[in-house]
Amino acid sequence: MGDKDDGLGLSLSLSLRCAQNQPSLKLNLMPLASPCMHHLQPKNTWNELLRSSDGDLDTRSFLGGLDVNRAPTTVDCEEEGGVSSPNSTISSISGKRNERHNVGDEVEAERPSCSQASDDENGAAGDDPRKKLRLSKEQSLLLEETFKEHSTLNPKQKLALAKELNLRPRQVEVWFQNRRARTKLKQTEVDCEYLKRCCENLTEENRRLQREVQDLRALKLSPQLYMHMNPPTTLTMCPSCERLAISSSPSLAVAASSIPAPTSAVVLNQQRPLPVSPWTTKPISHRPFNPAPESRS
DNA sequence: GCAGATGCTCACATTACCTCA
DNA sequence: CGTGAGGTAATGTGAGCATCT
Repeated sequence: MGDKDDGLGLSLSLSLRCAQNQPSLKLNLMPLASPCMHHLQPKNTWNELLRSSDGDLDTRSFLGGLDVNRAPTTVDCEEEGGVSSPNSTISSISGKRNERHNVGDEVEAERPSCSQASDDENGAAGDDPRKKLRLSKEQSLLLEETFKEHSTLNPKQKLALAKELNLRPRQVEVWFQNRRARTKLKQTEVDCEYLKRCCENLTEENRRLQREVQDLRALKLSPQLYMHMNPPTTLTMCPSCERLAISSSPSLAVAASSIPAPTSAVVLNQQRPLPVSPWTTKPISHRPFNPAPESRS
């Protein structure tokens, strides 16, 4: 299920793996869904988190103070438990695809008599199965608040929220799906912008370094100047953390560090440097990758 | 334990409607 | 008033996972 959302996503992040074993460039941008990181969590995490010990779903933690277990306040044309779903499960009509295909009657059955659209506009909506309903401010607000808490709903939560909002569960489900999509789209745009800046900075840094190389080559041709020049960029490694530090030339640190972070928190994990050791004349041989933790002596 | 069927939910792409400049 | 753009509700499809048989 590589392309599936884990549904948990309290942060959106984008990882750019530079190499195996190396920290990734990671953007944690918003406390929202994280559709890009499917691999991090199993998809049912919310459901599992919200499921109480007896296997029931704890919906009270959800909806921000809204007790979704209480009886619905509004008369719901979708019978309790029956919803409008033909398969008499908690799930909405989204349930069986086959049955969704018979939509003709199903939609008819589901449609508006009970949803918010059932009021005045519904007259028109009744005929056109695709008549669009506009959610009220209150409905949108509650949906947004709920979404902030978690970007996916378990069936019980969905049902409860639908009742609270006087909507069909399918509408709530659709709203959340669309909301996740919007979030992801926005996040992609932010990430894209950030990476663009990254790229520009690195390009600039690359140019600068190439100029530096050229200068050094030129200087090499006139050795008398050697003695008076500033030391070139050198790399030293901290023995304890094995990270490279730049001395003499601050330039190398520029590319990554000069990139302004996107609107929300960005963790830019710098690529772990090559194991160059200034304390030894011999280059460190690259150890084969060993997942087992190594004991340092 | 394994395989197939079924049900559910998801992401994603797309359509269709609504609103507004 | 007509129109195009943007927003978004709704639909269709394919896929992963859980459960059941």
